[in-house]
Formats: sequence, C-alpha cells, structure tokens
Amino acid sequence: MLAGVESFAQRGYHATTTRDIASSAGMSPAALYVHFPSKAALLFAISRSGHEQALNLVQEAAESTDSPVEAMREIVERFVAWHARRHTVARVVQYELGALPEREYEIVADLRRGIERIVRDLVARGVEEGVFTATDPGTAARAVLSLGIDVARWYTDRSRKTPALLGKEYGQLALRMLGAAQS
Amino acid sequence: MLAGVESFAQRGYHATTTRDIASSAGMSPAALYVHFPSKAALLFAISRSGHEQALNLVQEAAESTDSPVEAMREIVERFVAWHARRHTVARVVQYELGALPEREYEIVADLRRGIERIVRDLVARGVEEGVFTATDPGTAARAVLSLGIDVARWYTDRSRKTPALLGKEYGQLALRMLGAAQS
DNA sequence: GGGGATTGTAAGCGAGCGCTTAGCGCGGAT
DNA sequence: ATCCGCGCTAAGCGCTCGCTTACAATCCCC
Repeated sequence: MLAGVESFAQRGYHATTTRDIASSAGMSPAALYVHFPSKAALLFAISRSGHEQALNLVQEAAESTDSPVEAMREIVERFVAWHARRHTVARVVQYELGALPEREYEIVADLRRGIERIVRDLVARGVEEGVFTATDPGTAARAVLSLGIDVARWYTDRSRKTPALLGKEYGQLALRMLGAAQS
Repeated sequence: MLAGVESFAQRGYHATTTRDIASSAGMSPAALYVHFPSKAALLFAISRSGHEQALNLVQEAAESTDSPVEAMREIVERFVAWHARRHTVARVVQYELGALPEREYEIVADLRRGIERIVRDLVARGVEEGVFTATDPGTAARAVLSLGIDVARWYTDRSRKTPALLGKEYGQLALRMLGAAQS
C-alpha cells in the first residue's frame, strides 16, 4: 500500500503501472495480486483509508469544544496540517477519485459528504449564534475546505513552513473569512 | 482541441486514448496527427492556451484600478468566475500539469508563476498601505488562489449559482480573509 | 516433523495503446 | 485542364498494459 501511495501520488493512477508499484515495493508484479485483486482495489483501499482518516480528524476536531469559533479553528488547523504532513496520501485522496470504479466511488463519496456536512452545519450554527458572518453556509463551508484540500496540490517536503505552522496560519485566515467576531 | 478538452477533463489525460479524442471530434484517430504531432502536444496546446487566458484575466483585473482592495476584488471575482464558467478547460489546466513533458511543463509553470506573482505583490502592497492584514503575503496569496483553483474541481453546469454570482461571493470571502478594512 | 496456508516467483497471454504508413478526394492556383 | 497539397481514412505495427498460470519457499500449528 505504501508503494501504491507513493506511485499514485507521483505519477497519477492511470500513469502508474503494476510493475511500477511492484518494483517500488521490492516485489514481482504478480505478488501484488496476492494482496489485492486488482490495481483498482489497491487504489480503493488507499482512498478509503485516507478518507476515513480525514473524516475522523474533522469529527474529533468538531467535538473538541462547544464554541463554533474554536471548533472551526481546530478543524482547519488539523485538516490543513494533515494535507501538508501527509501530502502524498492526500494527493491520492483528492485527485484520484475519478479513477475509482462506480461502487467504490460511492463509498468514498459518502465519507466526503460526511466531512462537508460537519463543516456546513458548524458554519450554520455559528451564524445562528451570531459569531460567524456568511451569506451561504454551503458556499462558505466549501471555501474553507478548498483551502485545506488545495494544500495537497502545492505542499512539498521542501516547503518552508511546518504543517503545524501552516495549520495555525490557515486557521486564522479561515476564521477571518467567516467573519468571526474576534480573531 | 475542443474534443481534447472534453476528453481530458472527463477522464484525465492518461485515461484518454487518441481514439476517444478522435471519435469525440468525429474523425479517425490518424486525423489527429495532421494537427498535432502527439497526444502530449495537444495537451500542451490546451494547457498553454488556458494558462494564457487565466494570466491575462488576472493581469487585466490587477491593472483595472489603483486601489489594492478593489483590484483584489476584481481578481477574485474574475478568476473564480472563469474557473466556474470554463470548468472543463480549467480542470485540464489545473489537474493535468504533471502529464506535460518537462520542457512544455516549464513554459506553463512560468505562466503560473506570473499569476502567483501578481497576487502576491498585490497583497504585499495592500499590507504596506495598511488596507490588508496578512502575516505572510506568499501564504495569503496562495490561499486566495486556492479558493479559485478548487472551484474547477467541484463546479458543474448543474450548480445552483451562476459563475458571476459565485465570483461575487468569493470576492467578499477573499477580502475578509485578507482583513480588508471595510467589506 | 508432516502438511496446509501464506507469500512469493518466472513466464507469458490477450488486449488495447500511441503512432505510422499508404493512399484518396477535393479545392484552388496556374 | 491540370496538378499540387491539405485534410482525411483504413489498416496495422510494435509495444506495454493488467492480470493469470504454474510452481516454489517459508511459516506455523499439532
């Protein structure tokens, strides 16, 4: 699976051959098929596990406090830091969705909807309580998530900022974007 | 080229065959090679043209006014609206970069750096003039661009908001993110 | 210490890939 | 009236792809 993550992240799913993955894992191509029935099944295993990590991350952050402002800060900090620290997995998670077979796609799409729902509901609650300003919670939630998702595209191990620091900065930016009272 | 855009956007470059493109264009596969020397050359033509459009867009918006706040609003509005309205081209532009041969990649990477530079310089100028609040212009600029780029990932023709309306909303969000005085 | 499961290998099959070749019809310059 | 060259097609080449088959080594339980 690690060899798959590395290969898919670097070249993309369709440009990666089973021979690439095998040699990166120090095995013969046939050995892959002992562990996964197909190349697509390997992608699904990686994508599902990554999405579950991301969902758990967001869920735990959301439940860590009752204050919408602090909950949102936690979500963005952890979500952004995860996309930076684990940017290889994150790239597969975010950019190889379209390569999943339909049934498998629906399963990870459910996980994605779960993430979006948590953030959207939190924005809505913040607006109700008067601590956020947002004309449309759906759009605002998507904008917040976009900030994190896009980190996977450009972050590299040579980036100057640590994942934790980047998370802090993006947390600030997101709260200001939501018109959080103080920040 | 239109058939190429459609195919690359839908399936991704590597999953698209020359036969896909040809049949989408109503031609035989060999006919492609009258117009482009290779599949990669077609991708490059699409990617370059798309990047030039985006750069021009941002350049014109930046020069449309002397006020950093208004210039930034124009940039985000137009950049976001473009990624929504032209989301098929935008997807190829944003997600198929890695499929370009090295020399061709460098050419579009230059265009990308041009876009980033305009936004970064504008943020820096706004901070100097005291109308923006940003600890790091580079990070803030990337965050602003992320908002626009990620629109290409999720926007579809069935989305409820028009590109223009989405641009307006994102313009507001971006200005608040940058701590613009009024908004 | 015998035997089934587990984890691997070498070799290669059938399919589909990017691209080439040989040649054809037709519009426009001479 | 002729002929050139542009835009195209039918056919197919050579190669690499995902995956399968037949078989070997090792582990672990009794």
